[in-house]
Amino acid sequence: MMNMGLYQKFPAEEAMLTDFKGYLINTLQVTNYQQVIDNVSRTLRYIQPSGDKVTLDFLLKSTETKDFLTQLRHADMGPATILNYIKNMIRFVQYLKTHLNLVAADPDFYRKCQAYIDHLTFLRKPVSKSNSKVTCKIRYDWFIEGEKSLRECQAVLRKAKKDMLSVYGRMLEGDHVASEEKTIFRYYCEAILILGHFLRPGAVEGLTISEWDERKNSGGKVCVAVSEHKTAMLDAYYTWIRPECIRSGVEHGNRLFVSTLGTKIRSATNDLCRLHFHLIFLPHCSYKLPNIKSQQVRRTVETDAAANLTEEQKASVAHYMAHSTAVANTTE
DNA sequence: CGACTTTCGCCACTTGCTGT
DNA sequence: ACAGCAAGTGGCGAAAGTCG
Repeated sequence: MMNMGLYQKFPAEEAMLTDFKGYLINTLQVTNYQQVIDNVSRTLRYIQPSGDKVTLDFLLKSTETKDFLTQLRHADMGPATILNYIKNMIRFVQYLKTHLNLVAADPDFYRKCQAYIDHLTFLRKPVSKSNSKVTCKIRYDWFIEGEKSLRECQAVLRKAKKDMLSVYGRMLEGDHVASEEKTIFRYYCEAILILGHFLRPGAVEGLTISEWDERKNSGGKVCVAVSEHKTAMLDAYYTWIRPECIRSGVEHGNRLFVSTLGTKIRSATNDLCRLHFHLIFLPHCSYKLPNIKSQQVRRTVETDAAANLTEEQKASVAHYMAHSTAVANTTE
């Protein structure tokens, strides 16, 4: 499935694509430009299978363009993904239109670009339709199978609590704590923020020590289901575990969560997953809990809030959740 | 008809999975 | 562990309904 010739790309240093990249970065300030470039590069590569340079012939190859999108569908890609490819191509051609020297070389250039964009827009319509259907079905399925309750989502926190308190106690007493236990403890702290505070993984990864201090002292208390002892757990991590992970010469960007190698953590999602997995090995918990993703808790909280809270409380939750994402957007 | 509300379509960005 | 990719999320403006 992987190799239907859909993953070939132009060399990274290809001139036109490099220009486009610069435009995305400098003019449009697009942060995730790499995926845009990759998508465009693959599309063009399919249309023009040979040569190291992109030629403008693709503007006239509407059939090949359509074929490529059909191939993507045959490779079982979702409409959302195909939509992204189309969008990225439109942006690329829109950018080409601004190149005055290309217009000079071909007086018909502008019209060709526009025709190509129109064609893409036309091809996009049915894809967009089926994307709506997919979204609709997903929502419907959630509705049918029912949301997991907040309690179910947070089960992993309760299951691990006893062991984590034991680690906590030993750290408090200055007893020995194995490094593996410390890592699990870090996972647990991340889980508190994701499942208890409803932070996004990106927000957890980006959280800095100064942000943590602020949050601890002012905000944070607004929300349901976060008890004092959990704040204490995070403080314990901050006080006894984090300092041991800091290495001189290794950049940690003042992040609250630091891996054992001293770098900032890369994937809070992954850490949460490992915490779920780890519970298999706890003596009093021999079965595996379903792995709850951050998106699921956030969904649950939002539906719970919609159903059970007063307007004022809803506003408070909405504000809190918004803040949870804000952290992700303002860091890095 | 215009004001007002709801739904749709798209975009920017994020999350999460997978193969190496 | 990480790069590379697919797909989900939330917000926002445009389009489509709906009512006086």
